[in-house]
Formats: sequence, C-alpha cells, structure tokens
Amino acid sequence: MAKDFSTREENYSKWYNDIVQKADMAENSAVRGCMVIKPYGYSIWEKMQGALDKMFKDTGHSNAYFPIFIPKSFFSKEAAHVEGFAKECAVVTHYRLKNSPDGKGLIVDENAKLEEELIIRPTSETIIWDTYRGWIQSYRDLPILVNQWANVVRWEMRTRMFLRTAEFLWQEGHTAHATETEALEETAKMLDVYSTFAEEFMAVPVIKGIKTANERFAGAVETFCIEALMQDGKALQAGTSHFLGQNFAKVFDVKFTNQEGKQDYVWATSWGVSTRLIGALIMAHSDDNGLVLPPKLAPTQVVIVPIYKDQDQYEMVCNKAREIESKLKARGISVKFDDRQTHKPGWKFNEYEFKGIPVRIAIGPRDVENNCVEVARRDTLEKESYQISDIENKIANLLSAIQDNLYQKALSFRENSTHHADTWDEFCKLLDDKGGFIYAHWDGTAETEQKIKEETKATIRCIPLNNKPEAGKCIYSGNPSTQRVIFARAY
RNA sequence: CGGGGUGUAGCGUAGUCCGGUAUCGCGCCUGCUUUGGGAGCAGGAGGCCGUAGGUUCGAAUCCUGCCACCCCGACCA
Repeated sequence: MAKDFSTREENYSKWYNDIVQKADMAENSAVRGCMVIKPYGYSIWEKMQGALDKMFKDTGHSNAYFPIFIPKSFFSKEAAHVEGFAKECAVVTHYRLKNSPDGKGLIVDENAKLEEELIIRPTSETIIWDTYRGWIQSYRDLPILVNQWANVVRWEMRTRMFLRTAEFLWQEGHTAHATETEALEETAKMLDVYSTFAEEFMAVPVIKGIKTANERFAGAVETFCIEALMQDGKALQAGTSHFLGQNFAKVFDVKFTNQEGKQDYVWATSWGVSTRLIGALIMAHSDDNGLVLPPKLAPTQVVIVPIYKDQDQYEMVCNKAREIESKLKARGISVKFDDRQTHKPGWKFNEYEFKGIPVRIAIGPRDVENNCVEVARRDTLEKESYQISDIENKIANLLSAIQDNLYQKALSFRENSTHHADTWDEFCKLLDDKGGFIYAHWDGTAETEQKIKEETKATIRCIPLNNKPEAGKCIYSGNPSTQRVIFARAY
C-alpha cells in the first residue's frame, strides 16, 4: 500500500495534521489562526451536535442565541473574568470602510468610530447575564436553562487545527437558579452529560474532576472538567462545567424575590464543549493508516464497494449491492454505496480507510454467486466473509462491537498510561519516559503547582471526583497532603 | 509576541549561494487496455515562482516591507 501518512512514531504532530488534511476534515484559511472546516469534518461536528443537543433537551434545556458582539463595559464588570480573557479579545472599533484617497482599495473610515467598542465574544457570560436581569424577577422565573450553539473568538498566538484556533464552534449552556444547591446539581448533571457523551458516543474514556484555582475558569467559583488521554500521552480537557456562584448575578445585578418575599442574587452555571472534541476523537482512536471513527459519530457508517470486470458484472453486482444498501438503511444504518466507475476498488478501499469509515463491504461476482460479501472493519483492519441473509443485523452488531472495541482499546491505553509517583525523581522520569496521567501528592498550594509547571510543563489536570483520601507528602515540597491529584502534560 | 525555518502547477519538490521567465513525481484531461488493496501504455493541459516595492538591460534567484504556514519559547479553560 502506498504510504503517504506520517506515522505516530515518526512525528506525532505531523501525523495529526496529515489526518486532518488527508481525511478532508479541515484546511487552513486565508486568515491567521482560523480554519475552514470542510464538509466531512463538519458532518462529524453535526453528529456530535445532534447527540449532545438531544441530551441537553432531555435534561430540560432550550436553545437560544445571543449576539456575537459584547459591549466593552459589560465585559469589564467581573474582575477575574476580565483578567482571564482581556489578553485574547478581538475588538471592533469602527463600523464603516471608505475608498482610500489614493484610489488603492479601502480604508477604515475614521468618522465611523464606535462610541463604545465591541468585543467579539470569547464566551458569553456577560451579555447573557446582562440579558437575564430582564428575565428574572421572582423565583417563579427560575430556573432558566438555556444553551446556545455559537462561534467564539480567542486571539490565540499559537494554533492547531481543531485543538486551538482563533475562532471555534462550541455550545455554551448558561443556567440561572434560585439556590446554590440547585446550581451545583446542574453543574454536576452537565458534567455527567459530557462524560456520558465522551464515553458512549466518542468512545473516549474520561476522568471527571475539579480544576485547581490556577486552572479554574475566569469568573467561576468552581470548575469541573472531563479529562481525556491522547495516544501521545498528553492530556486533553474535553469539556468543562462551571459553578459560577453569584459572581455574575452580583456584577450584573440579577436579583429575584424568593418564596419568603426577600431579594436574593441568582445562582449560575455555565458549561461547554467545542470543536476541540474532533481533535480528541482523532487523537484517541486513529492509527497510522488514517482516521478511525466510532460508529456512533461516523457520518457514514458503512460503505459498499462494487467489484467487477465488465459492464454486465457491474450491473449484476450493483443490483445486489443496492439490495444490501436498502436493507441496511431500513435498519437505521448510514450507508454509502460507491458505484463510481471512475475509481478502482483498491483506490476506494484506501480512501475510505483513511477517512475512518467503520465498516466496508466489498461485493464482487464471486460473492454474488455465493450469496456473501466481504466485510472489513476499520478498527482492527480484519476482513471476513458474511452470508447476505440477515446482513442488516450482522452489520448492526458489528458496528456496536466496533464502538465497544474502540472504547476498550482507549480505556486500556489509559490504564497502561496511568502511573503513581511518590518522589520528585520518579515523577520527572515518568513524565519524560511515558507521559500519561500521573497520580501524585500535592500540598494544595498554587505556588507549588506553578513551580511544577515551570520545571516540568506538567499541570494538575484535575482532582478526581471519585478520589479516595490518602495521607502523603507533596512530591515537590514534601509538605503533608491528603490526596493524590492527576498531573500530565496537556494540550 | 520573541527566536529559527519555509513559501515555485491541485499536492510534494529541483533550481536560489554563482541573475538570462522553470525540473521531476503524484494528481488532472483524452484514447485504448484494465478493475478482489492506491492499474498500464501513449498523447495532452496547467505556473505573472506568496505579495508589494527596490536594484538591474534582464529577478524564482539579490535587497526591503508585508502576508501565511511549520518548529521552539512566552501566552492560553
């Protein structure tokens, strides 16, 4: 087979870029740091959106849409929020262009300066809480459970396709509650939605945890996250759910009258996942032959390739193939029948392989004669002959087996890449030799965390929610610690 | 944003030091033979050499600005 992929071994980041490009998911655009998500990449995002959106609706949320522009004054209200985002904001200062006096193109019309500059949203808490003030008077107006699907802009200095781009697509949920308990429950509920989505749809095992103060969302009281491990041993934050306390309610003056007739500030949460998940999907499952997609998120789950020598055979084979196609479709499987005569079967095999289609069915004259087909699965690259009778159920079972296998493979990779370190030397050695998640004791101070980051580039990914208390000594400072936290180098 | 590198046909490249409008492979088009893992042969099309200036009789080549991408750092939910 012709090889035009870099391997993970040779150059992991080139391998990643090759997959994005050659699987036709995205390309760089004329604008620095921004990518064009191509139809194939976008259809994966649509599959993710579909599954997540249903989960949001099932947990009582509704979609809405808020402006992309945020007045600068809104943005500056919450101190920590400003601190976190100010350095990466795109700002609109003018609203008109005019012809240049020298006749060479367009220039900004200085007479069209905005009285108040507009920030292009890096996240929408401020505009949303400014809006919620008008929506909430009484406890009867609560809770508000809103999600928006949107683009956001964060002016990143260094970008990578899907993982970090200046503009990206995401969803952001913003909820308002009458009590702290209810807001905390919402935060936990949405974290569960994310972990369920990651594990059941993406087939990526994740660890639920709490962020340390250093890694917390700017403006949150507490940030919860799901952390996944990529094949190069680096961690990836796959989703976050924030308990915002009354921080935004206070600065935007969002009060309500409770059942006792007293005024109180509203409790808030926000939560989001982005197109970064596509990067996670690539790095969790793909191999040196290209993309590998879990069936539940594959835009096409099965491709059928006809094999023939002449036009008579072509027609005979295609007739049989179409029968199979319609059986599979009736079973709810997404199928592409590639009857193009402009490409040879071998070419198609390779094409669908590096695009990660979970199952390929090849059917030729010999198969028609024997009433069978050749079935190849992308995850293991194994081929097997299937009798056509009951093909739809056999394929449905196979898809589900592939989904499970991908999850199990990713899980055992993570288990094999998870280590405990009890000394500083051990910790450094593990990081350099193997990467992965390292459970280690930490004294709980931001200073120690910062020092460890400076010396090793490893950060505390999270304090796992299911953590067991365990007395020990901080690997860096030697000070007492009550539990292990997860360290890793991260994307 | 700092340091380094790159930019030549859709993609990957030679040519750049030592100025004379461009090489090769893949892909594309046409025809014939092919079709169970990226087909073969023959013919053909396609490039103001990233962009804007400058030097020169003449610039892909030398000089300057700008843009984009890659690597390293800083930064970063």
